[in-house]
Amino acid sequence: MRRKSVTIRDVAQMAEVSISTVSQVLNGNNQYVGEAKRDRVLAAVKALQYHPNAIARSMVKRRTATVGVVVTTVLGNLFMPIVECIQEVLRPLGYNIILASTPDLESEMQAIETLKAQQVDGFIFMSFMSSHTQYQSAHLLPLKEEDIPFVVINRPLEKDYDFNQIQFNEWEAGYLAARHLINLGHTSIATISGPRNHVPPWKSAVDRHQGWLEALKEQNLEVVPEWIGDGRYSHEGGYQAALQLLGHWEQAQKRPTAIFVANEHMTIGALRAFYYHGVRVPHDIALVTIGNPAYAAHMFPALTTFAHPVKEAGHIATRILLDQFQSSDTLPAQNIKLSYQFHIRESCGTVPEPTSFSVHA
Amino acid sequence: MRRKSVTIRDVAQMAEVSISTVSQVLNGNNQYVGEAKRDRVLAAVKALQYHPNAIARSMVKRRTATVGVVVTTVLGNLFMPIVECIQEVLRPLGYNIILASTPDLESEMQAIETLKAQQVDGFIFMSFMSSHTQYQSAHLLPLKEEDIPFVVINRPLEKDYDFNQIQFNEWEAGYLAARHLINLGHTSIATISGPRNHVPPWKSAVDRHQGWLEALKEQNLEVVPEWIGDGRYSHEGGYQAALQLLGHWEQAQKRPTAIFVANEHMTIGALRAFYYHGVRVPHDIALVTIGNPAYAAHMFPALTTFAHPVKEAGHIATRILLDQFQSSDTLPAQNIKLSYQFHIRESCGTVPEPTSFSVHA
DNA sequence: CTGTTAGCGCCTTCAA
DNA sequence: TTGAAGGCGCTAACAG
Repeated sequence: MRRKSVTIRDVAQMAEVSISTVSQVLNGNNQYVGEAKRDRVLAAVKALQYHPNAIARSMVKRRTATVGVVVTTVLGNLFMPIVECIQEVLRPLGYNIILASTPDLESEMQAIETLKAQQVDGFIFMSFMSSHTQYQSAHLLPLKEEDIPFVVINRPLEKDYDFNQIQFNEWEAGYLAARHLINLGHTSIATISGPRNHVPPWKSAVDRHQGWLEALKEQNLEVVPEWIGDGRYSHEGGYQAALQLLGHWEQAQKRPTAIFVANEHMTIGALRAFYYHGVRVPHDIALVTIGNPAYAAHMFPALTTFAHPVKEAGHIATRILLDQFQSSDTLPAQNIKLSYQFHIRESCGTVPEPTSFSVHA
Repeated sequence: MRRKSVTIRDVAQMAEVSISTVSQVLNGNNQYVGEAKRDRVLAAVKALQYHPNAIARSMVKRRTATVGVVVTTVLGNLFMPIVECIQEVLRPLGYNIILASTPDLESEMQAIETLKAQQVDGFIFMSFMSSHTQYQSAHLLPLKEEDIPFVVINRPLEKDYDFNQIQFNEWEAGYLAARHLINLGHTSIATISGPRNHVPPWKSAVDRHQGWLEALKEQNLEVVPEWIGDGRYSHEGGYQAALQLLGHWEQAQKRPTAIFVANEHMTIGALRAFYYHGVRVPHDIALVTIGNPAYAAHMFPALTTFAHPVKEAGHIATRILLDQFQSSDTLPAQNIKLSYQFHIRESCGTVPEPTSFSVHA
């Protein structure tokens, strides 16, 4: 007896009214229904434990109250927090999220087809930012043509595309990170960047690095090639890059007193390298990074970092989508760039660390 | 012209066949369709860019090829990796996932209703393991009665309930963690547990701790009350617990040479406390923990840890669901307990750390 | 082999 | 104010 399925007909029968009356009551069109009948309907609904079939309703209303969320991966601490924020907005409104994680372009296209077939009311895309991706957004064009609302978060697109997009101000984060270090009095500042040298290079890595560079140049600070590493945004890459830096450090007369590490993974790697070489952060080298994982405030030292504005990103994206749902005609595409949020903690030397390095053991 | 919607009728018309023929072709029932007509249909499908409306299909087939995944939170590094594994299995089969993150029982019940209305074919539940939750699983009973397949991961349930459930062997992990330390020669072993003292206590915290305790007792090792902290599974809790341990350490004549920390967050906190008190891991104290975040292998020291068998959990859960979908009659509920996977790294002292503590700066 | 027909469960005119 | 009827897009008998 799988899915006994109480239908609107059962309710109508029990309440001894017509099915359209039941429908009226359930959809709040009470105006045209008499008290008595409405009560009978409601009673029948309770008694039968009736729950309208959303699929059938979608069928006739031509909207499903679901949005497709397509992400490159569910791992990492960026996308899912945003999804959480999206849910926060959507759930109270009765919307559901169909999640698709699509590592490559092909599966993304595939997912779009599936979700379109599922008649999702709109899409939110979130992906990593290889600058190459800008050439890979053509498959979103059909959505635009079919007038299916969608928002793209964190993907570099040609302005011409005229999609709704939300980006993070990578350049600014790099610039401000360096500025903070400079304001603290540092004049020799190293960096471990993301995959700038990857083919294709990652746009966020390039932008963050340009920001850092700009800040240094602005102050006429020396840019030492050996102090620039490429950590490929990974733990291991950050570790290796820091090791190289330490190598140069050992044999050179000059050494940096501060470093900008372009994401949290590389920071872990760099801290590991520093730790095992007796280089203390921030005492020997001050550190600022980007990305705000849960452990950032609890590391040793606690990480001074620029955090993705996840709440804003999620809320704004959802808002844009909902506005489109409401409005009958096509709204102009929005192009939003959000600033990172700065959290000053211990790693840059601004906030004192909890205790001294004395050994009690 | 939102949703122009090419329908099966349009295809039929263009191909000059009946709609049922189109349907046949699209559903692979080629047996009854002539070559010529089939080709005409296929051509029309291409030309019109026809994509069947999955909603309409669901309506008549009474299955949606979607499963509802209900999680306590999308944050943390346990649930989403499992969701990834679930997707891996489901996507190739054309199934979609509707994700609902429901922090409390009320919203979970709400989500179940919504997803039932959406006619999901089945559910996968994943939640944190307050032992209290066992009294809160009554709301799953209706699913059972309605014969909607579902699997519960990581939630303690009364055996009587007879649900499909997948659990992690918490006790074993605690036990084996302690055993590993003991086998390494340690005889004085501390622990920072999860919220055992919380009301209600967390089952996983209790179980892990019991495992640890059992291993010590088995070997007649002393269980020192001051060496047992409650870190509430949080970064800060782990930090505080470690601080207390260090306090006792300073004034006592005895001190532990090893510690079992019951999850990764508390480990970060504990490492922070140790770091700022000059206590080196594993040199001064060996550490084993549970949970395998991406950074575990890149910490300083790299974490020796018991990892959740996420792949198994995801695959098995999905398998169970799919089997139910296939079978017409109700399958017996499965009760599966999975072992953690042990990763030996540096924090327990087994694997040598990369370099000495020499200071070059 | 192919076309006609009757729904799936619900909403929504349109009469009554 | 209420009920009857006609789809939404598709599938699945059932006739031809």
